[in-house]
Amino acid sequence: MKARRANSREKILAAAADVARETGPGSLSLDAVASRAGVSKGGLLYNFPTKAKLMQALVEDYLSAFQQALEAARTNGVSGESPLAAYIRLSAEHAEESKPSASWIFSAIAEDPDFLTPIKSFRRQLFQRLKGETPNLRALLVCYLAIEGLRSMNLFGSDILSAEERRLLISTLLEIAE
Amino acid sequence: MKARRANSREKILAAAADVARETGPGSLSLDAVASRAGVSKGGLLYNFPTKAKLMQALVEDYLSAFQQALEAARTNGVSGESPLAAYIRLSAEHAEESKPSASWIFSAIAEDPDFLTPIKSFRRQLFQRLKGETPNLRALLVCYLAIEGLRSMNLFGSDILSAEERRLLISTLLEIAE
DNA sequence: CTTACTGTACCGTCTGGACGGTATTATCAA
DNA sequence: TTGATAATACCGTCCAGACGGTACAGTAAG
Repeated sequence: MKARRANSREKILAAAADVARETGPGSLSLDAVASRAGVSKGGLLYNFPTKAKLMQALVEDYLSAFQQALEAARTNGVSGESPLAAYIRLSAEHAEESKPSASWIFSAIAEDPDFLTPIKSFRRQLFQRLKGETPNLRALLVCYLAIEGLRSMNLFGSDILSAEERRLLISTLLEIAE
Repeated sequence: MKARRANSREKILAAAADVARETGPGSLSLDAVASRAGVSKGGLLYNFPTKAKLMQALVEDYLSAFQQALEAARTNGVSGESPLAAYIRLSAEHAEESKPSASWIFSAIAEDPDFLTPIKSFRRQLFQRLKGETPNLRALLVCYLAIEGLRSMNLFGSDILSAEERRLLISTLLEIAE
């Protein structure tokens, strides 16, 4: 009963992300998502009654997944590792993935710019938290912004850094973070 | 003969940027741009025969303006200042502006993701150039990425850094860049 | 009888852009 | 000088197609 529902839901969400990545943020139509997910349009609208709800689910899933991964990285990380270092390491892993996992964001803000607000507030909280946990403000600023830059380049599909350069960057950031 | 009326072109370009920033990337319609620019739709399509041409002009203007500003910053900058430092300083100034000067980018990639390619190749060239001019690769990587992060936050309208924190970040980056 | 869909048919709105005007200015012949 | 012609820079309307969303009848599983 629940398995089938959850399955469709996730298939649709994944399909939406795929369509956005492959055919561009402006081509994320309900028809395209439905056919990609192997679901009828009626079925899509049964799971997500409006396009906005679909986008919202994308945002919420993304945020909660990141949150969970961060919590895991903090506890399972190398002992003695600072929270900032854990954040760097986690974000670096995410940026390493070839698929820009979050390019649907462009579709979301094209649909309605307000979809950025939960993301922004999530980020703000995260930064404030790191600020409280990191003694060296300058190190935090440099590392946090550099990671943000990495995230941005991944999002835009930029590949101006070689894998080696990325590794050097991360190790440097980890040194700065102590 | 040409210049007098041709200020329509600039008015339209400015209007497009304004509309994109204020009403969101998904609401950048030709009608909206035309009325904002104080021009009829016919007049708009006279200056830019398709929406894609309008976007292209936005991209090209942006890139050439940045290029020019960079050249100027390099020659007019403090003597003995490294090219990387000049880049940092210039980008910091741009990021300081309250208006995210480039939020039309979202509209452009919604229209057609290929609009990113000229931007990406511009960035790649810039990075390669800085790489040739900067002895310390680690410093370049950290500074370049941090600046990219700043640009990204400005683009998304994120304001999690206070003005003071931004200043501290920039001065730290300039120190790293030597 | 409910849940979770499928499938089709349909509707209203929005949008890009084609098109046929129009007013102003430039070119040039008589 | 003048008058015709043509190019420029724009206006305003109209239309075809795409898209979000609705409605509804059917169905297979539990």
